Amino acid sequence: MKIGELARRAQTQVETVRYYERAGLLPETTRTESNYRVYGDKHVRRLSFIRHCRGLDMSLDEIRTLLRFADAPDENCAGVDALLEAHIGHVTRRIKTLQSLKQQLRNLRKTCTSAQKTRQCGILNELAARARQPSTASAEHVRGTHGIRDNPNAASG
Amino acid sequence: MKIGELARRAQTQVETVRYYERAGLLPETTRTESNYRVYGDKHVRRLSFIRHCRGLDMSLDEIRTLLRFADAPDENCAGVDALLEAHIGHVTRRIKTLQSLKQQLRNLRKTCTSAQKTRQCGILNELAARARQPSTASAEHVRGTHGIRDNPNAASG
DNA sequence: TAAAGACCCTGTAGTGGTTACAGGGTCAAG
DNA sequence: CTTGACCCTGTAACCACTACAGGGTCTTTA
Repeated sequence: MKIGELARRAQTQVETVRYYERAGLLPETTRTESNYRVYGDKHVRRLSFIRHCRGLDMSLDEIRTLLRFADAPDENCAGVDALLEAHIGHVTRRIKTLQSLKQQLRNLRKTCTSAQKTRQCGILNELAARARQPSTASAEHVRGTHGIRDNPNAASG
Repeated sequence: MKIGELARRAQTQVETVRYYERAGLLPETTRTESNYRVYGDKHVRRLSFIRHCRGLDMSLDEIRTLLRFADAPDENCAGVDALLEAHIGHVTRRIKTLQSLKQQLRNLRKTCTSAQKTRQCGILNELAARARQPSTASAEHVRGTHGIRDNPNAASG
């Protein structure tokens, strides 16, 4: 099959497939005479595996490691377990941070009574006041909250 | 004061300050004869405000909006409240996704009994098997988990 | 007076994980 | 023989920075 079908079967964008090849997650394939990439079922499985792991918020680096284990079936799998444990740790810490953050935002919102001049807006005043104090949140390396665009393939199938 | 002092006072990197100027969050300042940026206390306040909002995981776009409200003290502040509500929504959704994700990872980890050949590794098998089914997680636009580097200024002060 | 070192400037490229687009080539159907 | 669907490479954009190259300025010390 060609790249388009692979992409469709694994709910991915064609450009993403090529990106994964460049990034060393998918192997460089054989090509047709006209230089088209040729894939088989094992590529569908591998790409689906990658997408599933991405859905679990693993980094490409983590996935690369998992794939190395999967590619060496006679290796010890303790590393797989360790990787997963570490990743669960990432997620747990992230959840904790976001929860405290949400509480801060809620408190902040309470200070806004209703439509009034921004001069008296409790939210802005609070934000400004807290900014003067030693850092409350921050420092904890945190990122995200804001989405990436939906995969245009994901829903429509 | 010059950019270095501003950065120190607001727990920021010098390059970040210049970046915020380019991004329109900090105004272009007056310069000394030798072309050095000159700042005052109001810049410290503004920059600290920005950093505090970033600590609450707001995007620069959201912060820009907040600053516009703060810069127009006679405007109605309902927009501030709406922005905050929306942002709390982002955070809430993100937490939910991460929690379901964590549960999936935990279940996955249970399937790994102990050190054995990866050929029999329950984790890898599970991941591969699930990848064949219609997407479980994914699709929900989610991002993050993996950290950004700590602010080198943040702790040491 | 000169040199060291701390600071400042601009401009550009890198990070991660894609997405998008320009500018071309290939192939099957009408 | 043209249309349109598909493929190719290469490069730039997104976000919020960070880092570095290659220079200029200012202060302190020998």
